Amino acid sequence: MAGITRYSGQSRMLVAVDCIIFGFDGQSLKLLLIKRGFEPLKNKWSLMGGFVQPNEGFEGAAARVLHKLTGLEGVYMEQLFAFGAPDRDPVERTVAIAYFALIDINKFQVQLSDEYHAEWVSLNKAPHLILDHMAMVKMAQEKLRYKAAIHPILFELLPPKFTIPQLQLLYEAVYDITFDKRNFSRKILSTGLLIKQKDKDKLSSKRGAFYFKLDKRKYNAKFNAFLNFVTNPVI
Amino acid sequence: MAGITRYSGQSRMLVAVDCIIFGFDGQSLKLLLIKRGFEPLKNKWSLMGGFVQPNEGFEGAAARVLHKLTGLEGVYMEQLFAFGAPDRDPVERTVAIAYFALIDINKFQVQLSDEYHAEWVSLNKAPHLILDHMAMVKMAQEKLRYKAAIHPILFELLPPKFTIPQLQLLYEAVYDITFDKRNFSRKILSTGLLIKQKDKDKLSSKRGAFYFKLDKRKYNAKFNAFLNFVTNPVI
DNA sequence: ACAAAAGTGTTCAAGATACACCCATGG
DNA sequence: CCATGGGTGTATCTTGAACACTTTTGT
Repeated sequence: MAGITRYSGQSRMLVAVDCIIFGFDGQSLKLLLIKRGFEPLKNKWSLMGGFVQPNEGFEGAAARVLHKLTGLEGVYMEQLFAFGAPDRDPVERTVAIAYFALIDINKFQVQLSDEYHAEWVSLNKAPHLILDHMAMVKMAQEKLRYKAAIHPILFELLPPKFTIPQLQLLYEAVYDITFDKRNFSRKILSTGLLIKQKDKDKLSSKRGAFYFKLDKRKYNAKFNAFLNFVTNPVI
Repeated sequence: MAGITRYSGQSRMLVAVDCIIFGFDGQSLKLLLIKRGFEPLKNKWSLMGGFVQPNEGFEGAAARVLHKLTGLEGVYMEQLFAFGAPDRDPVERTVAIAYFALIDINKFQVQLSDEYHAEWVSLNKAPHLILDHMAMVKMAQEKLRYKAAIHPILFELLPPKFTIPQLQLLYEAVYDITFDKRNFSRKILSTGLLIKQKDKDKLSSKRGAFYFKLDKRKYNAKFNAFLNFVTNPVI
């Protein structure tokens, strides 16, 4: 029984993680891209990625890669999809586990572009990307829309304190439609997820808009509220 | 530039697909399991799986594996998650791309258990499974519930002709609750996805229940209706 | 005083839930 | 003729959509 150290006759492959990193600048959704640092396709636009090391899992690898680029930890991150077409990498068979991340765009800016020539680009105006990275981005965008319609994940793209108009701009950017502000505000507040602050953001209007913070407790509790929502499901 | 044939200094891993195969026997949700055919852990309960071959992608590998076990093609199948913990396989580093499949349990029965000692087991009473296969099953069950609340995927578990009471039993099995049959029927029919047949199923009642078929055209069109449903999303 | 964005309330329509009776048939 | 499961309708409530005016304040 014991003593087997290899499965024989099977071929082994490289395994990489690639990160689709979203940010929101107040106007439109952004994507964090880098210029690839090695051949082939060196200096071409690419997602940030890296090979999975022998001692790490996928989440660990993705977090490491994200940290290396942004300096951030504890970022919202989610496995998107595993890409494995035999010819997706021209060099050798490489499978990619794609993760998408939502970050507060203000949280780093600083160390940007140093080592990797990273840049935020508008999701609409993304340049040509290497390999199947564009397909990853498309899928990530779809999943973001899908998921944000059900779960309160878009808060991950905002700073700790934000206003309702800011939040509305974010939702409008994600779905590329406009919302009625009265209905939007009522709906958002009815979730009970927001705590009104005493101070205002005076940058985007004379009157100023009240800041809100996320109620972390309720956020964690209600994140899957959707599932309790199953009284009479069906379509 | 050209001529690179390997990425140097990286370690390569085995890549496998594992299939979580669901069926419905009219009473409860079932899982199709096999007894593993090779060492180590030979003859232990396991999901059906196989290594990804050099010339195939993940979908191809999963379809091949499923076909080998069931003889079926064109089955509903969806990538669930990539599992990559460094120690998930005691023999050597192996990453697993898990797929879940929904099949009409009647469609094969026949060749069952020949080569693989396959068996349908109730989801509740599943035996201990090797490696992290139980975690895969749990996740698949969650995703099934999640997705079936939004998309009409459960039809994939039924034969081409089915009755409303059968469908209701299926939903009740998936969510482990009971529905009011009047509301259930109205809701289901209001989707416009079902076409009433002239004949009845007389097996489970004296009066008989009308058969329905899925309107494939509308099924494909409305599968993502959820996304059109985004007029005013938010949570 | 006025421009510009924030904030708020009401009406109406649609969808969801709760609930009870009659129907068809095989035995 | 009766037991069993199939099939349908109505009243009520909740939720979402449409829609317009007042408030604040910097200039």
